[in-house]
Amino acid sequence: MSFHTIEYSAGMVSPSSNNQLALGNVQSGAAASHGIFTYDGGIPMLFFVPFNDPNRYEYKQKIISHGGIITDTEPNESTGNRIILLSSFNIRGQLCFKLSFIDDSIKNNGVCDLSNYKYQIPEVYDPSSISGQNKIIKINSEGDGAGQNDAAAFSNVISRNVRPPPMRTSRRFNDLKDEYILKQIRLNPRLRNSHKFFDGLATHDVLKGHTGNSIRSRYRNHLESRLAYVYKTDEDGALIKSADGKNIRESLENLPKTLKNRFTALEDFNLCTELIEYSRQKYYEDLESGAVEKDEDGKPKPFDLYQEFTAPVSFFTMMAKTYPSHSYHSWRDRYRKFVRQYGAQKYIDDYNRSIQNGETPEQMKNFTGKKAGLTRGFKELIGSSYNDNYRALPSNENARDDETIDEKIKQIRSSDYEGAAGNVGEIQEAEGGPNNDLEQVIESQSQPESQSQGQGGSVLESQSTSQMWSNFDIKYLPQGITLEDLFNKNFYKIAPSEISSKVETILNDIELSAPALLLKSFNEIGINDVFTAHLIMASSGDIVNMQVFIDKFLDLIPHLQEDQLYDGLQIEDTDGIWTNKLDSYLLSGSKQDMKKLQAIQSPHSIDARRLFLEKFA
DNA sequence: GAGCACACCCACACACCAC
DNA sequence: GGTGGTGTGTGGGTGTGCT
Repeated sequence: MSFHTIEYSAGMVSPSSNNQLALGNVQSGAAASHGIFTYDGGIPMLFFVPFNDPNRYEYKQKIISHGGIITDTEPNESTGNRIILLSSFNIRGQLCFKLSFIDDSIKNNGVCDLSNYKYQIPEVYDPSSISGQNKIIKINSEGDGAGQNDAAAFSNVISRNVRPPPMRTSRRFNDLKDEYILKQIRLNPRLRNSHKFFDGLATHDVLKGHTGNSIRSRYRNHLESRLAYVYKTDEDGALIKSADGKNIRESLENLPKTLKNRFTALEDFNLCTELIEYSRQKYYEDLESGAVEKDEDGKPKPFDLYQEFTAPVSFFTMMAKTYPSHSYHSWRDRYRKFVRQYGAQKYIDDYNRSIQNGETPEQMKNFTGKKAGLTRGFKELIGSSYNDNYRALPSNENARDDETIDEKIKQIRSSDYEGAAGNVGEIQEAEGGPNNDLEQVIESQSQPESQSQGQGGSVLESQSTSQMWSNFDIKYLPQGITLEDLFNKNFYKIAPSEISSKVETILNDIELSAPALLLKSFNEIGINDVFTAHLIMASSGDIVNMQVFIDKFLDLIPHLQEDQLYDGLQIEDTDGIWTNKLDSYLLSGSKQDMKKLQAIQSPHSIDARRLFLEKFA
C-alpha cells in the first residue's frame, strides 16, 4: 500500500481564517467511528516520527489505534508528500510538531489545532519557500490563501505551554542512520575498514552521539551484508562519475582494495622463492668473478639454501613491479620482519609440505609485536598440536602458565653467572645447513664403531668410545642461540608427541653407536649436532639424563620467549643435569659452592661429573 | 539469555627518518 | 643505496556492560 497515492484536497488541510494553520473538515467527535486522526471520508492522516525518537513506539501505537497512519517515509519536501512530522524535540531545518498534539487530540476525542503544536521556526527555514515545494504539509494554493502567508501564520502561533519531553538522544541505530552509514561506505569503499574514516563519520550530525568505533562495529556486524553495491572509484579512492555526472554503481565483486592488504601464503612463498633465486644468481656471478668466500681448503663455499639472505633495493623494486599487490616498502618490510626471522628456504619447505599434505599453507605470522616471542612462533612452526599435547599431559605440569615458567626460569637462572665461567664454547659453524653439517661431521669425525655400550650407561663409557668422542667438540651452547641452531627442518616433520619416544629409541640403540651414528640419528629427528653436543655436555654423556634433559626442554620450549631460549637450556634443578654454572661450582672447590652443588647433585653425579670433565672439558 | 553498542586490544602493513 | 629503528593507523578481532 502506498500512502502517497491518497489524493488530498485543499479542504483536508487548510489554514484557518485567522491565519493559524489548522486542519479543516477533519472529523472529530462524530468522526470517531473512523478514528480521531482522519480526514473527511475517513481518509487517515499521515504521520512520521523519526526512527530515533525515544517515544516513537508509544506514539505509533496511539496514532494507529486512533485511525491515523504512521509512515516509514520521511516528509519529503521535494515530492511534497502530505506527511506530518511529529517529534519529541525540535528538528533543525524541518517543520515539526510536538507529540502532545496526539495526546491532546485523543483527550479531546477530536483533532486539536495543529498550529498550536508547532516547534519554533527553524533558523534555516525560508518563509518564501513555504508556498512552494519546501512545505512539509503541502497547502494547495487554491485554498483559502493560507499558502500566501504561512510564514506569518507560523510566526503568530502562540505556543501552548506544553513541556516537551526532555532532550534525549537515543544511541540506538535506526534505518536512517544505517542508510547513512551505508551511503558513506558506498561513497568511500576503500575506507570501509578504516578506524579514522568511522571516527570522521561520528562527527556527522546524523551520527552524533555514536563513537567511530561504534559506527564501525555497526557496519561490520550488521550492515556489511546490506551494502549490495558501492560507487566506482579510482585507485586513489576518488569517485568516478558517468558522462551525465552521476555516480556509477559497482557490484561487490569489484570492491576496491582497502588501504592495507594482508600478505597471503602464496605471496610469502613468492617472496622467498624470488629471494633465493635472486641470491643464487648473485652467487654464481660472484663465483665467476671470484668474489665468493673460500673455506679453509681454499675452495669457494657452496651456496647455502638455509643462510640468511640479503637483498638490495633493486630486488624489492622488482618485487613491487612483478607483484603490484604490495609496494616496495611493504615487500621490504615483509622481508625484514618475517622472511629473515622465519628463513626463506624453511618457509618454502613448510609451504611445500603443506601442499603435499593437502593442507592450506599458512602465511608467516607472529614475528612482530612485543609478545611475539619464541612461544608463539614455535607453536606456529611445529603446529598447534604441540600445545594440545602439552596441555594434555596428565601431570600437574600442564597447569603451568607463562608466569610460572618465568619463575622457573628465574630459579634456574643465575643472574651473576652469565659469562663468568668464560669457557662457553662457540656454536660449531656448519656450512650448508644441517645436512651438510652432518656430512662434514661424519667425514671428519667418523671412526670405527665402538663395541656395545648397553642400555642405561654412558655413550662415553668405554675407553675406546671416549677416544672417539674426544675428536668431537663437546660443549655447551652459548647465549644468543636460536631455534635454527638447535633444530633442523626434520624436527618439524615429526609430531611433537613423538619426539621424546624417538629420542628414547635412538638412545636405547646406542649400543651400536659411534659418534657419527648418534649425530646422524639425532639429525634425522631434527636435532642439530651442536645441540647433541650440548646434550652430552649437560648430561655427562649419560643416556638417561640425556632423555631427561630432552623431555624437560621440550616441555619448556612452548613457554619460552626468543630471548629465553638460552635460559631454558640451563636446567639446574635436576640431579645428573649440569650447566656451566654448576661446573664452575665443582671446579672452584670452595665449600660454599660445594654446598650449593650438593643441594642439587648426588655424590654419584658429582663424582661422575669430575671424571667427565677430566676427559672432555 | 540474546542482541547490541561500545571500548579496547594486538598483529602488522605501510611509511618515514636517521645513519 | 643499504639498513635499522620506529611511528601510524589499518584489519580483524574480543571483552564488557547495557537494554
